[in-house]
Amino acid sequence: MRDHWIDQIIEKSQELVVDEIEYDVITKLIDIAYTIPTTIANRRLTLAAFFDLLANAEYYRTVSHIGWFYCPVDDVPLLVYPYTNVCPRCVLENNFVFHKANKPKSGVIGSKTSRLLAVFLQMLFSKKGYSVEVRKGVEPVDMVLLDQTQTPTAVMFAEIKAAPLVTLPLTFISQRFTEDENGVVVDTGHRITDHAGLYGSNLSLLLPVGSDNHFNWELIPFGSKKDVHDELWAYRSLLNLLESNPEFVSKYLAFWQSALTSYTQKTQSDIFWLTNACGQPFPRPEDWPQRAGALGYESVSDSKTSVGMDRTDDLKKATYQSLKISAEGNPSVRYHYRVGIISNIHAVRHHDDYLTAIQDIVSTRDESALAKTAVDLPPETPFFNLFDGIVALTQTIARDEWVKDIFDF
DNA sequence: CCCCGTTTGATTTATGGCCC
DNA sequence: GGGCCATAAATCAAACGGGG
Repeated sequence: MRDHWIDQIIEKSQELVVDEIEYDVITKLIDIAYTIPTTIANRRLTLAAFFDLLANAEYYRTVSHIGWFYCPVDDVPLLVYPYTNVCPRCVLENNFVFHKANKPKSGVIGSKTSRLLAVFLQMLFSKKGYSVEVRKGVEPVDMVLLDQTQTPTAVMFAEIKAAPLVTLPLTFISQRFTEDENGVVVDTGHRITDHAGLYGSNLSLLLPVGSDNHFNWELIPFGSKKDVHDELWAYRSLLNLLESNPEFVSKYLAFWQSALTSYTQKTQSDIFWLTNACGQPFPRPEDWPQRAGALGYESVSDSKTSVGMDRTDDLKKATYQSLKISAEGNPSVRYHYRVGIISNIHAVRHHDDYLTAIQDIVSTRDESALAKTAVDLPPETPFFNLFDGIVALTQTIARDEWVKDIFDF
C-alpha cells in the first residue's frame, strides 16, 4: 500500500495564491469563453487561446527600455518588441528582418506559466461547479488535484507542461527616424533602438488580421507600464481591453486558430513565423545572420521553444514522471488515485510519434519476474494506467471516468 | 547561505533524406 | 557513396527556489 506516499505529497502540496487582478482577468476570460456562441470543440480552442493571453501578460511583465526595433514601413513608423527573432510586421509580407526576440529567462517563465495553468484550471472547475481543489505539488509531482466529495477521495498527481503558442508583439507608434547623410536628412531603415520613454507610453498589441491566405496587421491599443515596479500593468491592460473592445476577442480568436493550424501544418507563410518553434526562415534571405560563434544560422524561433507539451524532451520526461508517480502511489486503498500529464495545448506535432504507441499501456508489479500473461499473476493483481489522462485545454485523452468528467470543457 | 534539482533557452552533435 | 541540408536529439547554461 502506497497511501503513505500519497499522504506525504498531499501534505507538502501548497494552496494556490491568486492575485485580485489575476482573478478578475481569468474570471472575465472564462466568462467570455462560455458566453460567445461556439461549438464545444471551438470552446476548447478558445480556452487555449485565452490561456495564451494570460501567458502573454506574464511575458509583458518585464518589458524594458532595451530590446526594441524600429520598423519604418507602411506609413506608420513603429517601435516593435517581438517574441520571435523577426520584425513581426515585415514577416507578414514575407520579408525576414532579423531582430532578437525578448523572451524571459527560462527559469522564470516556466514556473510562472505552470502556476498560471493551475490557477486557470482551478477557476474552470469552480465555474463548472466541480469541487476539485488544485494545489501546487512537490517533486516529483507538479500538480495535485483533490476531490473530497468523491468516495474514496479522488486524487490526481500530474506533470505540468505549459507554454504559449504565440506572444503578440508590443508596439509603440514612433516618430519617423532620420539621419544626416552628407548634409542631407534622409529616412532611416530598420534599426535596433531603445525606447527611452517606455514608462507611461501607450503601447499596442500588433494583431495580425486576415484570412488563411494572407494576414495584414492591426494595432490594438493596450496600455502602459507606469514604472519599474508596475509589474501587473499587462493584467490591468488586458482586463481593460476585454471590457472595452468587444471586437478584439473575435479578431484575436480568428488569428489564434489560424496560427494553430499554421503551427500544425508548418505552412511557412506569414503568421507561421510568429508561432513558437517555427524554425529557420525559408527561403533564407541573403543577409540573414549566422548564429553567434557557431556554424549554423539563426532561427526565427528554435524548435525547442515548443508549444504546450509538444517539445520532444518534455514528452519523454513527462512519460517518465507519470510512470514514476504511478509506481510510487499505486496501489492505493484510501484514494481514487490517478496520474497523467496536464498542458495547455496537446502534442500537436509529436503525439503520433511519442504518445500513440504508449497511451494505452498498463503496468503492474511482478516480483516473480516470470509472469507472461495476466493469469500467471496472483488473482486480484491490480493494473495501473501509465496515463489516466493526457490532458490539455485543447484535447483530453482519458482512461478514467472521473478524469474524463472534470476535464470536459 | 550553500547545495541541489528544476526549468527552458542556447548551442553542439547526430541522423536521415536527397541529389549527383 | 559523399556532400548538402533540415531537423531531432543531446548537452550545456543560467536563474530560481526549497531545504538543510
